[in-house]
Amino acid sequence: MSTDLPHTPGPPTLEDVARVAGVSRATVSRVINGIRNVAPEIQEAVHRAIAQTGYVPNRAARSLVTRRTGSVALVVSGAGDAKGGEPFETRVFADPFFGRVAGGVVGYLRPRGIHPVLMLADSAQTRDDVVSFLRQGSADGALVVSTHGEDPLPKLLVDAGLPAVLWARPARPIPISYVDLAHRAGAALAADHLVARGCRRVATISGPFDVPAAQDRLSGFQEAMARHGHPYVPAVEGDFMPASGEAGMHRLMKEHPDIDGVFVANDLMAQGALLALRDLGLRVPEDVAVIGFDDSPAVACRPPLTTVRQPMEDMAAEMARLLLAHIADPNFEVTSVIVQPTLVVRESA
Amino acid sequence: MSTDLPHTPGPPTLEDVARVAGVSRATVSRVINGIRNVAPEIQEAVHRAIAQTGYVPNRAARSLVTRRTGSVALVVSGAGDAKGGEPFETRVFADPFFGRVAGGVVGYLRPRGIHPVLMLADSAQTRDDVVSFLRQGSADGALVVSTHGEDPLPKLLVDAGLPAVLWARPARPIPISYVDLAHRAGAALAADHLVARGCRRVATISGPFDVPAAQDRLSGFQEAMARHGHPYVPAVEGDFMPASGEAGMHRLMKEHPDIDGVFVANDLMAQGALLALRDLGLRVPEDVAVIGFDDSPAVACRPPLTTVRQPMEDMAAEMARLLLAHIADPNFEVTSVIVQPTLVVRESA
DNA sequence: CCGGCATCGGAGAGCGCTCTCCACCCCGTG
DNA sequence: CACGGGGTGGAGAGCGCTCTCCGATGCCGG
Repeated sequence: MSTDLPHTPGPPTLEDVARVAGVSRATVSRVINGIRNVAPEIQEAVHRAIAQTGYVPNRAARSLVTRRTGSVALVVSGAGDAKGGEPFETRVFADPFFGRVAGGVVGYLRPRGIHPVLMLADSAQTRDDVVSFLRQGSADGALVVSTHGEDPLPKLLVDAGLPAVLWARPARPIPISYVDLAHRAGAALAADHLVARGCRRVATISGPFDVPAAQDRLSGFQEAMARHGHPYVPAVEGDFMPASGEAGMHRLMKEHPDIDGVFVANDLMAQGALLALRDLGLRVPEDVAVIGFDDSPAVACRPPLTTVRQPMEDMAAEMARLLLAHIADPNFEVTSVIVQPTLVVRESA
Repeated sequence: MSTDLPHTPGPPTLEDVARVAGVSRATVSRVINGIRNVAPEIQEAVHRAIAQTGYVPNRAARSLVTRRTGSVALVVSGAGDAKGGEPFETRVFADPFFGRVAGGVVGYLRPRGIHPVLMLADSAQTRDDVVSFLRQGSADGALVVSTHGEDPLPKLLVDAGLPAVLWARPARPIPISYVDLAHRAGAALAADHLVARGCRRVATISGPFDVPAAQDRLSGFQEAMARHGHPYVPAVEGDFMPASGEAGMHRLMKEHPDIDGVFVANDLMAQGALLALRDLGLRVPEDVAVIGFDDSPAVACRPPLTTVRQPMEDMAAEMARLLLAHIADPNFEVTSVIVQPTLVVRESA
């Protein structure tokens, strides 16, 4: 029960541990970082000293010399001035999409001891903040989820030479790694299924036209239907929120009362569409079959939704994997990973 | 168009800026931090030099001396080994509750230039990680959201003398600041409303009994009903997820077919309950009135849900405010803030 | 028995910043 | 005209860590 605690005030430092262990700072550093060989008995002594002093390495000091922080920025980038009302942060986090991406990222990063820093970029100012944040070495790289295609942030990051990986292909090609879904293939899956179950008059509720993924789902669906001999597919535009799905469905049924199948560009809108159909006294799938997109676990529908599954968690983990690769090796080649969707058949179609 | 860029390699440092501006490091530092008076023309020169060199202060170096990082940990703490299936990160982020808290935290912190680091603590190991993370100065404090009452993390934080603020009162009293809702008052609001609209046979679907908030909502409801002359209120336990609300409602109606009003401990379960009622061919609110809890914007119900509003965003912002106060002043007194809920009347009751 | 080569611990120089002194200058005052 | 004091800039000492040298030691072959 000796009292050889550090004589210095404040938290114990390497120096303190070294003194207690009777070795030099360098040696303690070596055993902590497992670099080079250190005699077993000395390692032992050092570990005892660490336990005794309750030492924890200071991250600022370490990253000052290693130029690594062990954290990455997880940034959600979009336009704050969009359709008014809710502030950006509220809209972002209310979207189950973000939650799934965050979950996937955390799932991959956590076992590796690295933590994501949450950032929102919805204006020129905040985009610059993100770039500064990385430049000042607060994070080693960025995972960027853009809510619309023309986001300027990716280019800023590339120009600054900062490691970054995107969710989804950027609207205009820039040399940056990204992970995306084969949206057209997913939409085709839906078209095939609708046709196979005998639908003769199908329509679609698409996402916002300025979102590339929405475009791809729409055109992919139209093309697939064309291949099945349906060159014209009624379409209305939604905004990925339930209310727009409900409104869109109402409009579709009003303009084309004979519709017997609908492909909705995401599950949230599909949920709204189901509500609308119910209001209209139409049975699903008997009268109208409905297929959603994403396979959001949070979306509970009646009847259970048939949907195109987007493995967001896996995709997010893949983003994290790519980012770490870029950080570890600055010359790591720009890579794009395209993930294949699958159709999950439940009851709505 | 001079080329007096820094002669040194790598990103520009204070030294470089000082050289370009023709002043000392100390002066540049003073200008940047706005500390003490600096002659206007020198300030001007420094700003020009900063712009010219593209200087960004190095955060590691700064926090090495200031012992401040400008970031806080946002930790979600719970039990990973709970009802199997989904990993913890998936469950956490799928819950709209988390999103709203995160939104509120970010909304408050962002204008202040500080960013939250996302952490999950679902085991002894990961709890220690959180403590280490703070001890090694990676963040200045922690905002802790526990998913169950007996979470050991708050005590670990207190024992380590780390600044932290909790979401919700801890199960056993410990000297730590927290922000909570007046759950009992909220439940009473629901009881009063149900009674006022003429319900004579009311029941409740509660949250998990090991969550203090769920207990409070349940007992608060029971007590309020007792005051209205209904000493016995049928209750079933749910887990805050839609499926359990659906199952609970079915059980309730089976055991007490005459029920005409239900208080459901959160909106997600209320959504499930509505589904169940619809399956049973019961009209809401004519046959059975339903009141939820939380007022989650993400929950779209048919009919629109009457619910007890919990201003989560404001509460989260308040947590952040308290944490910053604790960080700024280590002697800041432990404080608990209790927020009053309100009843939002829509159509379901 | 000695030289050469691994092996392994220590010394010390920074990493980029803040902040305490200290020196200096320019007032006003006696 | 000397002196004190407020205001301003510079010098320099760290903050706690990593990592490159270097030197000491032990072991091998010649």
